[in-house]
Amino acid sequence: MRHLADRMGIRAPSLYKHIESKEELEALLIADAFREFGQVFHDALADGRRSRRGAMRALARTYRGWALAHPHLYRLVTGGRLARERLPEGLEAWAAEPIVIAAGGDHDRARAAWAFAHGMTILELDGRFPPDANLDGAWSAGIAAFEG
Amino acid sequence: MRHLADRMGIRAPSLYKHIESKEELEALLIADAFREFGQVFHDALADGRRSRRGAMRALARTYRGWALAHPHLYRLVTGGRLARERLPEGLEAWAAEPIVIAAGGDHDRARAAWAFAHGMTILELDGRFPPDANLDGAWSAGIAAFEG
DNA sequence: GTCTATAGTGGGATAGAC
DNA sequence: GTCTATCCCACTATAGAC
Repeated sequence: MRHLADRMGIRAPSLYKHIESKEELEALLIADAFREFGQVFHDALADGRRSRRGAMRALARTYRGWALAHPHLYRLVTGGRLARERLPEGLEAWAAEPIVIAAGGDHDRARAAWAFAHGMTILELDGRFPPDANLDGAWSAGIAAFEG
Repeated sequence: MRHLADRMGIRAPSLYKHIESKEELEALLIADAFREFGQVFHDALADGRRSRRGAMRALARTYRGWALAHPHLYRLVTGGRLARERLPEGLEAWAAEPIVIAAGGDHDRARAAWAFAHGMTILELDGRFPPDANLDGAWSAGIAAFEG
């Protein structure tokens, strides 16, 4: 909260005239992130269907790109417990919809594909792969597995 | 450190007569975890090769089971930066070896399969799947994708 | 190898003046 | 809507007596 206030050019206690708690602030940031990510994710699905490379590949590229462009926000959105009671109803499901569509409506396959993408992403952000690992290759291997 | 000392029936500062820092203690716990997990993971590979259900399925079952049985240790081992310089050389690679073997020596496929397993596991531990999600089904879908 | 006492840091949050 | 002053908490770690 102090770092945020510094960035805004005010003192930390002043933040509490605008938001009720750190948790509420985080929920607002998460909702914004779902809206922004959901939009690019839906756009990627539309693009992927038009090209010959497939929807899964387009979604994976967009997922990874968004996460690497907003690493702290990605961790905030995907790490730890999600305060769903503070989010607009249906927002999370809407943001996730493209992967369900790409999985042909199979929720099990969609969840497996999401787990793969999240695993790749968080392991990359945490620097858990060896320095010589070919991450593009690993992404391609996983995409191929879920396209089949 | 205080909780640990409580459990041991001593005061927190006394811990520092045995270990140099929290980071060293964590590295010792992580090394132990790699040894224990690596053993059951290698055993699972051997079992999986003898049965008709395939090595990937046996490894996935063991991976998930170990993580759910030791959730805090799993988070310690897989979350955040790994202090590799404090670990015995080769230990991490030895623990991971079964998945590389099951992937036919293809490191890209092995990393993709690990990312899937880690993603499923950490999302389950964090309660990120909907309450009505069929996690066994999602695991099966992912295993099928990586067996193919 | 244990203890008490304490240093030092950093975090979220409130009270009350302006 | 901002400020200063402050509270309270949790945490890692050290100093020094026994």
